[in-house]
Amino acid sequence: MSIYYQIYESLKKDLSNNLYKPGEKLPSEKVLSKRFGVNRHTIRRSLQLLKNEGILFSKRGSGIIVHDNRFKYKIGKRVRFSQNILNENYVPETTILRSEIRKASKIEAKNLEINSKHEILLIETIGKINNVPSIKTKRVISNKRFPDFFDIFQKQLSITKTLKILGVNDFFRKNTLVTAEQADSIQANLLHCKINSPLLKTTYINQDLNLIPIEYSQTWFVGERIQLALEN
Amino acid sequence: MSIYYQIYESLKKDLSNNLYKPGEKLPSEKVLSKRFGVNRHTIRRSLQLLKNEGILFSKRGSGIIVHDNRFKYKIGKRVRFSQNILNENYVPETTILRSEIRKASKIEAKNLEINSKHEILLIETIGKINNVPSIKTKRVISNKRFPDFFDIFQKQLSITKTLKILGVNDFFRKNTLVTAEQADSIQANLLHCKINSPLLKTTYINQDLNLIPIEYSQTWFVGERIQLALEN
DNA sequence: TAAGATTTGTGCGTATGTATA
DNA sequence: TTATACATACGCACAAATCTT
Repeated sequence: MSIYYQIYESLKKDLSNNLYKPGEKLPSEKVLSKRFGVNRHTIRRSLQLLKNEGILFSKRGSGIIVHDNRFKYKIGKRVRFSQNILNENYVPETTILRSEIRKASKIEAKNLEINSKHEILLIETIGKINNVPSIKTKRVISNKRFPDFFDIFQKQLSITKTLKILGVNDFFRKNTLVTAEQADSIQANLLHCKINSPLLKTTYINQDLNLIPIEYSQTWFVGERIQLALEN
Repeated sequence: MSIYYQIYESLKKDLSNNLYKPGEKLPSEKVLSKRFGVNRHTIRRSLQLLKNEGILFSKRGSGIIVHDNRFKYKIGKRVRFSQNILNENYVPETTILRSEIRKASKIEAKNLEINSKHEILLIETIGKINNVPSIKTKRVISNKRFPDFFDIFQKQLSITKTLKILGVNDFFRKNTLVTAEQADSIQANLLHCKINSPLLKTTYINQDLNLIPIEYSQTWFVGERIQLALEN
């Protein structure tokens, strides 16, 4: 077997043994090349394989850093999907799974503080991080208050932008509940994880500046890829 | 932008313009490096990116070949999902999306040659090739004839194996209809393709040696990744 | 069949650019 | 400002597999 591949396997083993921990730097290419007794280019080829696998990433002038694969999803007063992901230099994408207009259930009406005779708009979406589906959201919104919500959302694919167009310039969390669930078969396929693998589920209400509820929603995160960072 | 990246983009453009066709060889690294006026290593880096994307692959001593990414799925008298994929040295996997027992529709009853009062078992599955979901199947089976079908299928995850256990040692296609559809949002997410991207849809009946229908089913294939190879 | 040419794979060395510490 | 660290690019040499004569 080639030298660079042996070194790759050796480094990978060290990484899986947590010899180098997520967020930490590896020794420099110069040090590694001396340690393994090879040219720097040879080490670079080994490292490239680990970068391709997303285990490492490099910063020019700084060093090579062990990737913490779990995405740190910030949950605070203002939770913004796309912004959260762009802030960490990843690429966000939202796709619509389905939508529905129907009468509110008791719980939905209570949480949205609307009459239970009123209709709600339900939207289910998949959120992707770097093209990997990892977040599923089910939103319930008053259809009476925002009759054009879906039409706009379909084009914008962003809650923040849609609400802005509808005149809601800011909104924030009233509360957030975090629970754990197991993925069922449909969720496993949609979220690209295995059946029964753990999901983080958040249930929350977003309200406007007048404290009026806008949406009552639930979001599922793939536990293996995402960690929730709670803020004040 | 770096030279190797510009060359990568140039080659990628040529490939998408079908200047080099699937199965064909590219000019050798030596020729390419002279053509672009760079060192051979520089060309190799450009090519490596295209190899990583699965667009090219190389054979030592032979050359660099344009990959035909589309999987050749054989449709003939006997169609066997797992075997089809194993035969081409890929890894098959089946996951269950959902199942349902209900009364047969008129069309289902007619195609299964059963009384329309009878119940049918509906199973929706996702078929993966090398872990990439690319095939969705919706099967309708007589629940009266095979009351234990789902219990067995759930463990076996194979129609062939399930039927064998149920005493049906062989089965074959009565007919197959091929049509084209566009992926809707749910299909796009399940099959990891874009909305409106083309799907190949087959509608067919599998029957046993006594010509009695076993299943009336529909299968969707992602057109970008799969081509159907019709056999006699 | 065998020898030689071609083509990709691996490895080292050197030099310079660019970003960070 | 200086030193360090990663990024890019060229050149040389040889190995390994394949193709051609």
